Amino acid sequence: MKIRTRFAPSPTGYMHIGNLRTALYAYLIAKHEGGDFLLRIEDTDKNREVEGAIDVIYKSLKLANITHDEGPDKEGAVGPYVQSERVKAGIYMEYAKKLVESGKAYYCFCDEERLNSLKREVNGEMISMYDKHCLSLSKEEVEKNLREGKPFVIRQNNPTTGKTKFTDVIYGEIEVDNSELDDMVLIKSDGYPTYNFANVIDDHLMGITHVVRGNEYLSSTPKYNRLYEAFGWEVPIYIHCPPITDENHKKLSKRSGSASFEDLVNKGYLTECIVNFVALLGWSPSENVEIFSLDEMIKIFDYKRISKSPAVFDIVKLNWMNGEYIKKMDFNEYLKFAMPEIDKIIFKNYDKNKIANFVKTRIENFLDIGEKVKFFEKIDDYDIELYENKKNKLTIEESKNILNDILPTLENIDDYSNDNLFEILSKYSGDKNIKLGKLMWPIRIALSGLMSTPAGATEIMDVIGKEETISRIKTAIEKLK
RNA sequence: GGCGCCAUGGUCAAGCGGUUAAGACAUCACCCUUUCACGGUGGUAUCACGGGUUCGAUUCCCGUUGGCGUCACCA
Repeated sequence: MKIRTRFAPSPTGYMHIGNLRTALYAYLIAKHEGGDFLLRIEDTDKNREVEGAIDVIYKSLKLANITHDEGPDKEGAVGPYVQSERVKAGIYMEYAKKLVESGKAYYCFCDEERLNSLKREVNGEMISMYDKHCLSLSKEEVEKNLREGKPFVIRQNNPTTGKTKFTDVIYGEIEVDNSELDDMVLIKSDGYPTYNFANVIDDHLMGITHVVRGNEYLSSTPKYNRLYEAFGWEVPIYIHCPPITDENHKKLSKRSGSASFEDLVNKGYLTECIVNFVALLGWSPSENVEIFSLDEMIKIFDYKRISKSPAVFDIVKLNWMNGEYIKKMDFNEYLKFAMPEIDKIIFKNYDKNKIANFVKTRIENFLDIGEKVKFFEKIDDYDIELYENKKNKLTIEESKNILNDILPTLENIDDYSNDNLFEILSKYSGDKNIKLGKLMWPIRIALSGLMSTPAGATEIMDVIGKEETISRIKTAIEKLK
């Protein structure tokens, strides 16, 4: 049988990193077996509707390179793919009524006040379980209420004794007591289905074979199972994914700053890298590799290797991985990302490609470039202590002398290419019997005002040219007086 | 609180009854080197605890502890 998976987000306006991973896994599971991956929009909560939210979903999936075979914008055989449209088609109500007929569901007319009276507080949390009050209503009473236009919901009628069990690929067999099963609302008073109901109906109608979702649904899955059984439908293969948490082992939230895909993109992370990284949060391949493309992932993804325990979202490792992606990048591709950052900082007529090349192996994020290269444009004030360097056994006084001695030589050079400068300075260091490192140190400090730079002294001179070099050396000599 | 799930270094993790308990990030040291970075080499650091089962448990079972989830006309 052909595998069909789905990603079913509700349009909330942003793509949570956990959702991205769920989408990715669902996509990988389908594609690994040459199956279909569909997109379904779960917009059954009118109060939470966010304008433009669906576009965010399209945009995010596109950025992540996760492409669906069917969806609102790619009609297939089992549409529509937006739940609000399916509500209009009367799909959910039709099935809910079937359940009422078979006694697996019932009308409920309880008002808010009555429902509130059922709530109780435990550890600061309000919890409640419906007491089946309306189940005892006679058929006549129900019809009378309906005729009078009394607001109603339709609830699932769950047994109170016995047990319900289901199997999850990741978590194994799970069995719960039926007394734990709340008579959850299937159809809300506004006529919309709840997630709990729409999900089951649509997954079945759309031929979904593998249900991939977060493990927060683990506890409600028995109720879904009873729905499948009530309809006589085949239960799908469940794949519940472990949570992704922040460093405090709490659910990744907006406060953590990196909870959404677009946040991460805006913070300078490569989309391909984010996808790669997120795949590894709760899954590992059988081969000991960590960096792979989407296509490679499709080949090696085995959902049975998804883990059970939560994974901490470690931004430090993401940083590392982003650096790896940058290093591996084709130079021209790299320039597309790097140049805008350099353009923000460097206005002088320097060879920016060279500057970009210097930092390629020294950054983990494009947003770090500016800070690293700004000295090319202008030297910040610095402490002359920098001229003292223990490793090279160099004192401030010696630095001053070196600078003074080297200045005439520098003034006599016309070819300011790195190779030429390096050759001349190497020879100079030999002639004067000064170690190369010791000679280069003060020059580099004079040219940059920094303890560490993304380039060596001669490389810097190459970029800023003779005039600027001489000027900076002279300024440094003044500073050292 | 009921129910459910989870438990290997600081983090991601491999492991699936017998291993010197992989690998990666981070960290430390050294090497390379015109500084830094890159690259290379090596080091520190993990099976939560207590009972079983077994010739033998990180691995299987039970309990304890801890963490997380869930208990909505949200998904």
